[in-house]
Amino acid sequence: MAVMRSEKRPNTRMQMIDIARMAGVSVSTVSRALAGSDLVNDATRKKIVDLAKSLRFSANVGAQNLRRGQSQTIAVVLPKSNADQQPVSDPFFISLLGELADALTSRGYDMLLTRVNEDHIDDVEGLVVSGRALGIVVIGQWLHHYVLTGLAARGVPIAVWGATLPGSNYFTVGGDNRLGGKLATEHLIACGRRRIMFLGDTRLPEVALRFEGYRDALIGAGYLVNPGLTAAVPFEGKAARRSLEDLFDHTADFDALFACSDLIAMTANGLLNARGLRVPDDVCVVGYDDLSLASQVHPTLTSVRQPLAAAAQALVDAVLAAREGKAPALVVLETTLIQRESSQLAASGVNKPKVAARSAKSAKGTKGAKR
Amino acid sequence: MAVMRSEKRPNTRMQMIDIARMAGVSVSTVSRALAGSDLVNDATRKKIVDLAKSLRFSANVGAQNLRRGQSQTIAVVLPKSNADQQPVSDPFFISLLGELADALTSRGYDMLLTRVNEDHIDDVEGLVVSGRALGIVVIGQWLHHYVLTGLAARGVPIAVWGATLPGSNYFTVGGDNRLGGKLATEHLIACGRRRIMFLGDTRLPEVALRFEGYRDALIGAGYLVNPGLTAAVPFEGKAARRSLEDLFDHTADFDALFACSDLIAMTANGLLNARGLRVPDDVCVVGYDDLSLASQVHPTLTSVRQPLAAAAQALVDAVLAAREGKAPALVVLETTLIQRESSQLAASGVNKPKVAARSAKSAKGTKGAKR
DNA sequence: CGATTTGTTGCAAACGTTTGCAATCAATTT
DNA sequence: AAATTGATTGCAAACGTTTGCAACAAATCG
Repeated sequence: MAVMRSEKRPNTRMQMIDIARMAGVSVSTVSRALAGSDLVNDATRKKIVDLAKSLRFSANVGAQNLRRGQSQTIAVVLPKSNADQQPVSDPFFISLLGELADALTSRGYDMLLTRVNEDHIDDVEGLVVSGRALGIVVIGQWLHHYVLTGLAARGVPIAVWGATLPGSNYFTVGGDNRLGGKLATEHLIACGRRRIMFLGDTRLPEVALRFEGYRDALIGAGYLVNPGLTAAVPFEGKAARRSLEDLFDHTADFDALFACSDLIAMTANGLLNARGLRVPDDVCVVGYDDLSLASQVHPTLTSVRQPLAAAAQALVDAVLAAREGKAPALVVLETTLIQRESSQLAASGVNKPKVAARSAKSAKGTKGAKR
Repeated sequence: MAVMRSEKRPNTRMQMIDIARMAGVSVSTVSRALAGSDLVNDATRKKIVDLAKSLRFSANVGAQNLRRGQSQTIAVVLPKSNADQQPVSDPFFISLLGELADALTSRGYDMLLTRVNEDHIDDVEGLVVSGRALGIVVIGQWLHHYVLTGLAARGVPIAVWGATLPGSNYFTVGGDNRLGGKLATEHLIACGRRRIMFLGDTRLPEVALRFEGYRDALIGAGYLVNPGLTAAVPFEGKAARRSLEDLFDHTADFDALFACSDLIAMTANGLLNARGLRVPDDVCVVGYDDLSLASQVHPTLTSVRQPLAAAAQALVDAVLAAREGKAPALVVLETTLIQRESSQLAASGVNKPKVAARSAKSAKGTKGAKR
């Protein structure tokens, strides 16, 4: 009679050896059966798989990773500015997070979410070195370009959402910020506006590019770029509001606003309203990101859309490519202007399309998209 | 001369044995040194730690977990309704997510984010069984009470954000929904409103409780509860907007709205505005959740605040307690009304505090909060 | 009918840590 | 001086998988 050693210890967790005993086979066979290997007899496999399912067995991932020498996890890093210890402020990033979760899950990867102080971004290298994650997606490039460059140089597979700067040594996915700025501004010009204010902090690479587009459009239309019509409004809520209040107290000489986020646009909207200025009659407003909220506020907000689902897919593609040692690429996503009530065309005869769109460079990132 | 076998294979990853060789000690000593054990000589430890740091070494977590028989990861599950395949819609949940990431990180846990279809919630058990996570935080109880009950019964450590229903067999953290509904409604009554409309889908446990509070307040003030003044507006953006449009087309007989989310409130706001109804003069509006956006729109939105940071801390506490096999508890968080422009007091002599607050039952969850 | 092939299984060695135990050596005690 | 103590260190056995290799039986071939 074989010794029943199932009660060895209060070993609560079930493992392959238990399944193996119950099925009367060896662990090897169980392992192979659960992996779907065709090295094992169909009947045996079915028996084992059924058994495992009915017992809700799931193999220990740590051991698997250890043996296989790789994990199926991708870390998503959300830098936290230590100036304002705010929780994630921008709904845009949050939505991107959701899309990333979906994209990763549907491809069989686990998603490890990490918040990291912006002056400790280096720490994320540990996530890869320790085998916890096979690569890293960084949301929000902000001011950390040099840190990211360092990480990439040391061979950490990273993919970054942000401005697609040529010459960067890491994978980048982003909208066409310059085009976005241009589309928005051209639209405002087409609305008959001439004193178009730019709201955004141009120290951020993405915003800087949008500003270039803004300038391009103005110059293209034969207008001057008035430095007095630029305000470095921060992205974050409270600070943004203060900044805008201050701005509107001192300046009133504008007939349109181009805000670098919908959040800023909506706040501006509210403040203008409170000051008796009507949108879009007195001031046209265009935002950026096309949050789902943009179509629900009043007046509904004209905005530059960045395709989130495609962005998530592209980021996953990119980090996987990075891990395979491929040369870093820039993925520029389709960037379109969505016109709504907050900006009104002056005349009807203007030959602008209702939705101005132009896809840019590469788009292989959307290949595997499920929806 | 010892054989240098460092070039055994293109074994890219550094491990303890490499550090050990360089320091001239055994792996055991390296392991102990990096763990900060005082079994190792101070000088030796310092040498090893410095070496590891300069080489950016980080021990393989899979192996650690395997050996230790436990992981330092907590899974956060975001159920995805398969009706509307929408990405995470509600900014409230998203913000909670951010807070959770912070709370977990600061306590040394990794956060595994998983989106799961609402009819496959059972799958999350695999996360624990496979040793990937030591426990699960579920965001959004919705209609899944029975599934969660099953999980808990099978010994899966879970903590849920949602309605705190007595008799549940799993840990729950939530606001005091009944009180929230009551505070909001009492405030609207104090504003001199009598035809107060309730917007929310009472099939959801949380909303049902808020409705009870709404009813309590009305009855307490000697008013009747008019079934015609209740509308099952869904939480999700698009559907919410359609539902509200439909509602306002058929009903106009109200002078106040109590919406079960700020999102609904803000959308309603916009629609009312478009129909020429002024907020708060014609219609007072109160929302729920106190999104950061609530203080930035125009008019700023009166809302019932649920303390997010405390919620996150409490959820982490709860899932850890669950893992230790403690008896499930309900944590009810402080729930307060934040008055803003969208609702105006009728008279000034009313003896209502500017911020009506009342903390409820337990609050041990906030003990470890850092901010 | 012996030899070879094919299909199915088990054995045992990794994977990179942690940790109980034993070993070593210097310092202290008797 | 022998014996005891205490502080450091190394050895080797886990932890739960996967997988190359060998073993075996049944089926096919010459």
